[in-house]
Amino acid sequence: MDERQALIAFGAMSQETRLKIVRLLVKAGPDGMAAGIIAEAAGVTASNVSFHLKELERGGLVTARRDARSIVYSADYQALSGLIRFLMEDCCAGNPAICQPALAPACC
Amino acid sequence: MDERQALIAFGAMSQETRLKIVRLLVKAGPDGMAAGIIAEAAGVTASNVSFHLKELERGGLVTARRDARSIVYSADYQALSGLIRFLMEDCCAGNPAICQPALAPACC
DNA sequence: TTGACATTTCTAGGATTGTTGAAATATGGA
DNA sequence: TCCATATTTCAACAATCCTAGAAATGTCAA
Repeated sequence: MDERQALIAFGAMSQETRLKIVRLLVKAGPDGMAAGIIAEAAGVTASNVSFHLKELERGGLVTARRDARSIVYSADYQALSGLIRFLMEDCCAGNPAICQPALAPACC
Repeated sequence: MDERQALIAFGAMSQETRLKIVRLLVKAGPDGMAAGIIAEAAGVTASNVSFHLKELERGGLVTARRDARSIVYSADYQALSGLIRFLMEDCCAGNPAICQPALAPACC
């Protein structure tokens, strides 16, 4: 993940609807969810969910595939962990001791 | 870190100048850097750096203290690792196996 | 091929964010 | 106290982002 992607990804995660979508898709797992289902679950209009999904796609956080009439979105776990890694590198840079203890208990 | 803070923090990290500032402050360590020095290092005007520092402060990512005529900013490592933890929880939720291997090599 | 469904794209608006220079505030030294 | 320094706040404007509805696109089934 380069800086440009990270900026987009952070921007993608900084919006309430988009964060909600990411969470839904993470929970949904590799099967993903159709756009319409996501819209309903997030409580937004179809065109609005489409707008945000495109933004998430631009940030590389979700991927799309067509399944019959639906378009099914899934979270890209690699991108998410890439973003975490990016953050860890910035956080720990030159100060490993400070960051590491805080992370240990969170390890899934 | 609650969701509201996380949204602000992600927004804070999604802007080029602010990301640059966070990196500078992480590298600077607990001693921090005076606002003027940050402005110079980031290549922006004084009022602009002030604007962005306030945004970072709102997201809880930096703290400020006055030192004589200067105001010295430092990265808040706890907030940064809180943000990482927030991301990990969302990323791993229900799918620990997917996230963990990607993180192992990054552990500082 | 027609019609219904699922989604996206377009357009226009309002809302938020970013930038700049000028003025205001706070500090320390002469 | 008065001045220089360091920073913030203010005001105005430009740029970007968010939202909703309408129209367009793609898919399937009858």
